[in-house]
Amino acid sequence: MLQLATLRMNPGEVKQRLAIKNFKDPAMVDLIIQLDEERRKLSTSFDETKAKINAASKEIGQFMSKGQKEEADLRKKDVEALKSANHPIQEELEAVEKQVHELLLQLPNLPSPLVPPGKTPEENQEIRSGGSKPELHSGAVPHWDLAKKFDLIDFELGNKITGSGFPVYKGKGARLQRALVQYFLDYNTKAGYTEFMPPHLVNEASAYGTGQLPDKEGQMYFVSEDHLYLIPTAEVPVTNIYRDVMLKEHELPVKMTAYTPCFRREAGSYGKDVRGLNRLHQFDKVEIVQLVHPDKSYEVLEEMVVHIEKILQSLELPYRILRLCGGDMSFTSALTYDFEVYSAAQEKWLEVSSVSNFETYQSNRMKIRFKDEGGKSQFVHTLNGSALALPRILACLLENFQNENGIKIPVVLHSYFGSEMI
RNA sequence: GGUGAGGUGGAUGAGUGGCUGAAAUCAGCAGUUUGCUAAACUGCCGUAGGGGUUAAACUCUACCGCGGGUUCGAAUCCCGCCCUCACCGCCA
Repeated sequence: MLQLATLRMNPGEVKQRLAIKNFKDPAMVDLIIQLDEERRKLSTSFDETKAKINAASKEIGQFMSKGQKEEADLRKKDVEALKSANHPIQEELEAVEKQVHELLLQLPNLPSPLVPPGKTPEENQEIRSGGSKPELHSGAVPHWDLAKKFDLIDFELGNKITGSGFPVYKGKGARLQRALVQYFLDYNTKAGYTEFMPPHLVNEASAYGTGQLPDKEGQMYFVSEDHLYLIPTAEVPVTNIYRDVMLKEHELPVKMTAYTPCFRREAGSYGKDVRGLNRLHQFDKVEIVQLVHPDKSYEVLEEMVVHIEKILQSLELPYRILRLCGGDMSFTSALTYDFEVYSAAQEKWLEVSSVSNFETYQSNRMKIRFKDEGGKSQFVHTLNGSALALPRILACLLENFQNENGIKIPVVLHSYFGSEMI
């Protein structure tokens, strides 16, 4: 959620930046500012009357203790009058406050100045790329065929047990998943991230905190009996660890990593994009999250990009890094880099990570603050990224490293996987 | 799921209708003392929103799990919800 002060100080700039995100209703900014002004007027008026009521109540207490009942009764009449005068003001104040809050929730985060304009994924900027596309042998096939041939993943079985989008990993397929999770967690903890195993279901407050609600309500699985959401990413439980926490400046940065399954309804997607491992309802992901000093967040974002890039290099996969344009970014992000890996048999790029700086958008909602040197409380900046999402990595590993003899496993995974070939 | 107890500031914990935004202790911060460390002493030490100020000072309001209610007045009484702990039941 944007801070009101930001809107108040620079309404013009806010509108300009919202336009880059293709926000359709810039007048909302003026409306919020206007309502806030009204809110403050009402608040002042309400507080003044309330102060009078409080003073009178105190006097009544004094009169009563002295046994001056008539005096007390007179003051009671005053209080009654003040209260009935204040009542409509209170109602109006509450209504305006609620309205401001609700409107504020509807504003997306402001894009950083680095964000390129644009509406579609085609307008994302390629920052750099690495690795090289492999030359596949003549019998090369997509990963879903490889999964069947080597008995690694059973999509039909998942269909039977649960439904489409819930594959069953089996034998070496399951082992490779576990190897990747371990490798990623080790890689992240070596870089100073503390490992967590958070709950896989979260309450409403947590889902609001990171911004999944109200924006992506329909994307999450919901357990209505207990009013809990299945997490769409570890970002939700992990960032909420620090909800309502006042940090000390020296405790920053907070670096956390977690492996969790992720659950997404992916309502409304079908077709070839969802074939095999390309898009699932349940998948595994290792996430990294940082809470940092506002002055450091863009530096840290670059660090996280390099961190993820190096994992991809270590896996010997061809990748490219994209800076997302305004139209392709998420609601809550100020700047996002997507990582895509080349899936050689499908001949297409697959997104395997997304790293974002949310600035104070999430911390404002979650009240994650720190005390600066002057003793003032400030919101931290939150950042997170996938390091990494498993299914598409697995798809690329299978496709890119297939040869006449089987599937080669990257060196860094040998000790985790227990062998060099499938 | 049942029964009982309880949720107060960073922590412990007092507080059953007005003088309590909240005792006391500990931790923390600043200072005095001290050869150093330790100890002792003094002061400060919640959050948010208004007003005010160049900035402060100052001042008002709200907050003692959350939401309602009673009352001139609620941390304190009443109702609902949530959570924690203990015991029982069930169970990986």
